[in-house]
Amino acid sequence: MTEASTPLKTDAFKVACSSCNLRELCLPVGLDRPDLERLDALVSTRRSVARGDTLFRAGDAFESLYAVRTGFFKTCVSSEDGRDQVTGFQMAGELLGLDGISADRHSCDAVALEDSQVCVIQYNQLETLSREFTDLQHQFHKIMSREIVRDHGVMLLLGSMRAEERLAAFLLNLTQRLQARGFSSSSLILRMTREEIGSYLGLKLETVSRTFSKFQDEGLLEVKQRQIRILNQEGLQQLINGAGSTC
Amino acid sequence: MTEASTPLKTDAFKVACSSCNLRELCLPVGLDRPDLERLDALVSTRRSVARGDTLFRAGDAFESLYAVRTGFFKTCVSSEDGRDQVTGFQMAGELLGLDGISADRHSCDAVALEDSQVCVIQYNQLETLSREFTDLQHQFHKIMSREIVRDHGVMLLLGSMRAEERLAAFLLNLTQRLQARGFSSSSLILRMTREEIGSYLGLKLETVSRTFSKFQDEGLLEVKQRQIRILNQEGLQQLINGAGSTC
DNA sequence: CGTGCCGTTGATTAGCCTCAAGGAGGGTGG
DNA sequence: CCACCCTCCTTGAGGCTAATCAACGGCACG
Repeated sequence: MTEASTPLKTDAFKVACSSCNLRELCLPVGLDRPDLERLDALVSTRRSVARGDTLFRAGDAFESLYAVRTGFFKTCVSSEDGRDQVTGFQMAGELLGLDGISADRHSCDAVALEDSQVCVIQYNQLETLSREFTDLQHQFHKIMSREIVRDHGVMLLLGSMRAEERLAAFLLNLTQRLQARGFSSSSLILRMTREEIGSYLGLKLETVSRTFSKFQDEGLLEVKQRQIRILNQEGLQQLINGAGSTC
Repeated sequence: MTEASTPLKTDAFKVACSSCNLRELCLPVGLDRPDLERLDALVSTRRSVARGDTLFRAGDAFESLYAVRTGFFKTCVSSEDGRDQVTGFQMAGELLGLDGISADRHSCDAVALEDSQVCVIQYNQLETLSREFTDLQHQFHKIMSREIVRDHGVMLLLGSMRAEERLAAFLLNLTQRLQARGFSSSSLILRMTREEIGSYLGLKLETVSRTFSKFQDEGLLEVKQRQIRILNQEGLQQLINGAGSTC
């Protein structure tokens, strides 16, 4: 079980943060030119992960963080009794593996939902480098903190929202992140199954499916399997903010 | 609303991490003697927070982290429409304020549930100092990562557990943390209301109350208002791990 | 000795889950 | 190229869990 964690397919060629088109979204945010070039030394290799394969598993030794370069991931935790929970979906520019720092061992699985590439960031090198320059240190802390804030948002969602609100919030969050990456804000293709969405949102897949259908009936969405077109963004937003606040 | 965040009651006297009895639980974990003494310079002041007062509020400018010295806190986030979610309960040795790093502004409220004292850790000084010595840097990262892992655990709870399982998990987590601080593992006094427990667990206060009563009927607990005695710890544990796994 | 907050308990309801059946799409092998 | 299979998705019927609404008891505090 805890043995060889998927064959490492480490591509030999280098990738430079300084010339990466994700540098405004990823770890290098806010770094100036000279710092950026020093970061290139840190992010030395790329790794490809085929759809369905795991980047790391709970229990694996922690050595590196991973920045998604292309593709799409989910992370999930599971309890001893086999309960499973998707804790997040990660797209280009987002960091994977922060959970591993706490115990030098990953505490969740990271699975590619489509063929993907990640930049491998040796964690001990990151610590070393961030001792040398402030901006990188600060940026890294911000990223960890942002993950905490995001998690709190998910708790709010799971703890106090109803099914429709959860799905609406989920879709709006997805489109917002896609928009920041230059994609359409009204049309998207889901990379995950209904069951994975349900796990993330604390719902069963049937409920997710029904809620999609309901949104479609109400003219909020057009749903064709995994192709989603948002017809009424404000309508979705209103679902979240005070369902019936006409006062 | 966003004006003066509760009158600062900064006690003038210093407190030394190097002589603090929480140093095995708090930020200084794993630091050796010389490092510890340098940390004393960082943690310069203590602040008292009366029961019911806020340590910081969402929207407040972020400047410091806080280590709970004595007392008990809750943190909660709220959405625009007034929905409210308790995201955690913090006791002695635990850090508050990590959410603020991401946007230089706190994103949740921290409220004292009993008269409390915190150590004030100037964040920019912490960054400076952790650039100078590795162990502090590493320890700080571990603490942030641990918070992320904890949050994932809460997501699992909120996303996939039933009321009884949630409350059982909550009680076991509390007693475990109390035990690590030298308190009894079988007897505790809740610092929070049923409503706050409910908010944290994604349940209504009536459900929390009913579940307490049920546990009492089943002989798992003795419940007298906020005084809880655990009569059958294994029974609670079994509730979480595979409710009915006799196979 | 009131007053207000907190907790308990009951009756009813709503929302989501469970179980079940069937359809659509994509990939594979004949 | 088609038949087949498998996975994923949709939809319906019925049941269960937890929410809601409501009333009351107890404790702390002024």
